[in-house]
Amino acid sequence: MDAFYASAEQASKPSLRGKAVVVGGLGPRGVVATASYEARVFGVRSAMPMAQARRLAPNAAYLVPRFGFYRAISEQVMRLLHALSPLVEPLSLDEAFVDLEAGEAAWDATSARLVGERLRADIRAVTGLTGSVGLAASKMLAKIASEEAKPDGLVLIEPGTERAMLGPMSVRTLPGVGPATGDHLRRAGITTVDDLAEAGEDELVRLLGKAHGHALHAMALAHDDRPVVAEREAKSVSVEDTYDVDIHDRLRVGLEVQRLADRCVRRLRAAGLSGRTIVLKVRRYDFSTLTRSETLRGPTDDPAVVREAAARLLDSVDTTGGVRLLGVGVSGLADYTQEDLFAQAAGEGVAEQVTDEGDRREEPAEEQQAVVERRWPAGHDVRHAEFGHGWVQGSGLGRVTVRFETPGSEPGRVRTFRVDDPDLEPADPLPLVEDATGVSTEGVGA
DNA sequence: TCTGGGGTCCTGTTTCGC
DNA sequence: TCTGGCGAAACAGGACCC
Repeated sequence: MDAFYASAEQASKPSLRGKAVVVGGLGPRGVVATASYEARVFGVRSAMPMAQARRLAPNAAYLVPRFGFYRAISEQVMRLLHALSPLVEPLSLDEAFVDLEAGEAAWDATSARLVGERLRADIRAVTGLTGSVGLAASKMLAKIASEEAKPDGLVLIEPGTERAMLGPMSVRTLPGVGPATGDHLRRAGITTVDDLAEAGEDELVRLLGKAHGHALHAMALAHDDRPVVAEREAKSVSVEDTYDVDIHDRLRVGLEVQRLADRCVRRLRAAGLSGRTIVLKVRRYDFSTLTRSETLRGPTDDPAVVREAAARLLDSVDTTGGVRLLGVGVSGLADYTQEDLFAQAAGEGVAEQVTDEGDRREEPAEEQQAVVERRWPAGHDVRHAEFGHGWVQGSGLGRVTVRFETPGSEPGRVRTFRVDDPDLEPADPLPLVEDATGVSTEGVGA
């Protein structure tokens, strides 16, 4: 999907179409998750600090991500993919590999192109959004092709043309080559894929280590026979929070770790999992990050056990100077929930039931603004008794500004209300397409 | 106003058990 | 009983991806 979160917001909010839209964390330490193509013109990019984005594009619309909304769209798209083949490997909400041969949906370049174009049309019909398709003989090449295809395009790499196409490209084009590896290679005089191929496997292994060197050499030669794997099992579950201001109070640090442990366990349980290894993550005031882990005798999903392990791990960490991020994770997952008898015996009468209530805490008075932002987050849908459906354009100073429009409407008017206006309430997103169920998918992949 | 959150994989070192 | 060696886990850190 092209600029997925931003495109979804534009489809949902007519007044934002054709405008610069930036989706990401709006706090003082937020970063950009997705920028619309209009915002990219100003130089706004994913992973950029929000403050920098605001300097580059002060007039863009800034919205917090609505993952539930994006997930619903993602599921529609994934359903279309499953109609093509049982072998679908999702990489994220907005990207997946599909093995068209395994689905007998395509067998040569011509049929593949046909399937790809039909898929793009179906995605547009069902979701109202544009998607791009990369077609090639391997996962690596399909990924590169899809990057080339964006936005709203299709690129097919003809068998036999791979090497010629890849050769002049930057090493950074290859999946797995990020800033660090890119620099490393550049210092060795390797900047293009051709340079990589020329360097030879031994040299790359010497430079980058066994696994990475070997993999990169294979990729440079366009060799990639990794299969498309459907439904890979999760290997870890984790939660983390970056705080708007560093936490110095050791007691508060401890409390936050407990909350994170509870949240992590809630997610673990929701997935029907338990795990053996508890991981604590601490990012200090200077951005130095460290992890501490402890492996239990057996898997657990007991909140008291995870809390206690996390607390023990925290004991071994020096937090003087303050922490900006805390995280708690569980790995070494068991796909079945095995009773942890030892822990149950130890925690008898101590373990409190963790509820799905969420972990609301009392808000100190000085965090009034934060409360408002949480109750009326920028971009979230609302309904007003008189004016109907709209979305929060901004809030503060006891006021919330709402634009009244729906995916199918003309750009709407703006009105401002008191944050406690009884006529105003949070609402669910409206579907982007009138009748999302009525679109025919039959024939796709036949 | 410098740098999110949720993951995966790999590597080097230490620890542990046989 | 002491010691050595070895391999597997465990642990910590880092790169990368969306």
